[in-house]
Amino acid sequence: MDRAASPALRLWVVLSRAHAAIEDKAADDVARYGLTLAEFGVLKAVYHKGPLSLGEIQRKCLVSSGGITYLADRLERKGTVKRHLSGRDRRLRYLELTPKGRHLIEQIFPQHTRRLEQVMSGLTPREQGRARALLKRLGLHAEQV
Amino acid sequence: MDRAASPALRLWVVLSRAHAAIEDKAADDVARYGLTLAEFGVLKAVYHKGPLSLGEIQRKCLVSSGGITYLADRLERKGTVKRHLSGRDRRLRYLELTPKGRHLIEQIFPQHTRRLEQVMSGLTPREQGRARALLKRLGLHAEQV
DNA sequence: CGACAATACCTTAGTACTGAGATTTATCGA
DNA sequence: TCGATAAATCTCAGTACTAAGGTATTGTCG
Repeated sequence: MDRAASPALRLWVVLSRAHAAIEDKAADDVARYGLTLAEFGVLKAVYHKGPLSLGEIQRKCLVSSGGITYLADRLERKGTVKRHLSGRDRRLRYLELTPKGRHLIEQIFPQHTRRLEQVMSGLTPREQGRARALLKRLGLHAEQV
Repeated sequence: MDRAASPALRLWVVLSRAHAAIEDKAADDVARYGLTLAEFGVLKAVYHKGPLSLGEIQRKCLVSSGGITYLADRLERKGTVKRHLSGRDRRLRYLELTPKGRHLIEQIFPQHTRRLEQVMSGLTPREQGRARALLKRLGLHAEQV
């Protein structure tokens, strides 16, 4: 009966299950350091791009405006990140890593990468590239339909 | 700099974004009928498989035991579904569509399928098949690593 | 049979959000 | 310069969960 289902539906089901399984492993991994995946995503963004405004992080991490405030609060309370005001535009608040935050992300990141490589190793690197190309196109189209 | 990132990481980022975009459209679609995607998933399962115990639905829909209780409560309150006890094993509770629930899912399902076909149309049917095969393998491996 | 483990569901407390509206600051046209 | 509009963040109420522990029922094995 699943044979008769629409190809689009079947792809959606399989994509969802793959996403859930990978997210589960990734979340377990960062949880060892007391972080959620969303928190890890914020740290990663600020680590790679330098100080960013809350709005920039919000768009990058796909959370609501209330959500990024809440995330920044939690990370600040953990001492990994610090808000500071922009001189130019006083509506903006930039988020910046503390030394503690920098140390944490530098500790987590390589291990997390290796863990994801394990999780993804059901596909060869070549297949991973093909999957990425297909998903890239699928995602871009889905965002604007 | 993203060029230098691990292929596994890059695939994970792209997969997450595609998933988020598709989920967003799918959620908007069922929201027109006052349903969340999780609620829709439960109705769909019971519609296709007939009455199922809460545990069976829980495993199929990947929610916690508390989560399926909460979902069943909401759907029952909306009048789309009804709990009833098994005669054999009185620990089990089966969930069954009400006529109202059956009517609702029969109304939603075809439209929802068409909507997903639009959303997925960034890939040709052939490419959708390739993506599905890759993601199937990726997901199965990720579940048990 | 009877203890004990296992199973199925429910309850409760807590978490991580979302969405709408409030506040502060910036920008732009008249 | 003023007023209106827009933008960035925050606040707050509500939602949809999870995890841990509780209760009722069943299965198992001496």
